[in-house]
Amino acid sequence: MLDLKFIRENPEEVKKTLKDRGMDADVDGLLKLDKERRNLLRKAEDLKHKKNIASSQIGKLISQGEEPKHKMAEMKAIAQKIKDIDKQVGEIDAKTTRIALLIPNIPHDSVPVGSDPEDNIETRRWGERPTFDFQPLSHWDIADALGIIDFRAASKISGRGFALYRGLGAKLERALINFMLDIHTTKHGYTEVFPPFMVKRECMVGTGQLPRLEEDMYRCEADDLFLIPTAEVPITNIHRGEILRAEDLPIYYCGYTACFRREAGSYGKETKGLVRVHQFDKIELVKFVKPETSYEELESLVRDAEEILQQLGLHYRVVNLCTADISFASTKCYDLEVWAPGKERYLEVSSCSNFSDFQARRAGIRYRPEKGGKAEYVHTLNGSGIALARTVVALLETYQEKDGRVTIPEALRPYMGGLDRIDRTR
RNA sequence: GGAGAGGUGGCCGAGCGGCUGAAGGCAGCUGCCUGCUAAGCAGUUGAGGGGUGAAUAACUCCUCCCCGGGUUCGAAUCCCGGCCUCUCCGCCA
Repeated sequence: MLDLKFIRENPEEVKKTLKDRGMDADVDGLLKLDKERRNLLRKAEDLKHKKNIASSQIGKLISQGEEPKHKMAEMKAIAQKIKDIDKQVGEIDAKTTRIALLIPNIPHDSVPVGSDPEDNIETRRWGERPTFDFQPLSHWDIADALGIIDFRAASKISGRGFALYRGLGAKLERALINFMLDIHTTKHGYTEVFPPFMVKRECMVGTGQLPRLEEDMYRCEADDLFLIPTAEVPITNIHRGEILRAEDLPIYYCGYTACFRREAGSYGKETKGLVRVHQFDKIELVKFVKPETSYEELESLVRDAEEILQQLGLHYRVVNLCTADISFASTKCYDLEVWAPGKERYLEVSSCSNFSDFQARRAGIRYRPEKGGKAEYVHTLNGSGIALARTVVALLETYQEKDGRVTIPEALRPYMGGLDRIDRTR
């Protein structure tokens, strides 16, 4: 959520943002409500001031043995009036925040203005597209032939959009998780956390998934808990409602979780294979930083995620997303897209974003600057480091061999018990 | 699931109808003092919002003692509902 004062003082910038992002929200309505609210507030405050003075006078008179009945009756009437005005203010407040929660963050100057993914800017590439002296297969054919992923069993168990890994497929998944976590914890300085996979509604509001995306979330109605769509939610909320110490910043967390997404409205897209599934594994990187450092921190976050792909020897590109494509809460966002030879296209495996103070304001995460003084909102960032399912797609398709087996990249072998190839699993 | 206890400022912790935005301690800040230890002395320090204002200066007002209602002229303090935490019992991977 943006600062209401900021919206009040910069309505044009907010409207420009909405336009650049191809979104809409009733900014003028918000400003009108805000004005109305302040008028009422002034009235209520005057009355409260009067009431406070009278109450203490009454207190004194009573202690002197008098009973100012007249005054008490008068105050009773004023108290009622105050209640009425406060109620109106409450209603306006609710309307105001309803609108404010739907206003997205202001993009950074370095974000290209654009209306669709065509306007995203590729900032760099790493590696090269692998070449084959045979027709490369898609990951589901490879996985099926090797018996390492059983989509049929998964859909019998849970319906479409799920995968069941078996044998070396399951081990590969586990190996990737450990491999990634080890790099981030030992080399990049992140603290590993293993958070709950279900969270309260207020957490989802805090990170910005709600109220906009309730449709996309799995919800356990009896307890009003949500299955997390990303570890960003529980990890960012670790410090919800806290004032952090300046010397503790920056704070880096990484964590593995499963992620759950309903993918409502995307039926018919990517129905086959691992590219779009309702449950997938992901390593997430989350940072809490001082405002003045957040854009440097974004760059290093991207590099931390990139290292995973580099060590796995997978060709990828980094894309600076345009205004239409960056997420609601972010000011700037880089996607990492890995090359999938079987599909002959790039797949998004990481989205690294700076949220500035947007999530921090919603979630109440502040810090006290060294020089003392007022607590300020921290900046939060996060990025996948990286998403597993699509990485498995790229891995299988990149390292497939003519005989159907798959070579295991060097860096991963220690995690696969020294194995250098995936052979057929029975 | 059953029975209790509790949620107060950055932290700990008193208060249990008006004198409390809140004692005391710790931490922080500012002076002073001291050439010995993360010592001593004094002062100071909560958050959000409104108004006046060029002001992130100053002044002033309102609100906030988990959240939401209620009682009362007046509530951190009493009553009701909710959320959360802890202890004991039960159940259980």
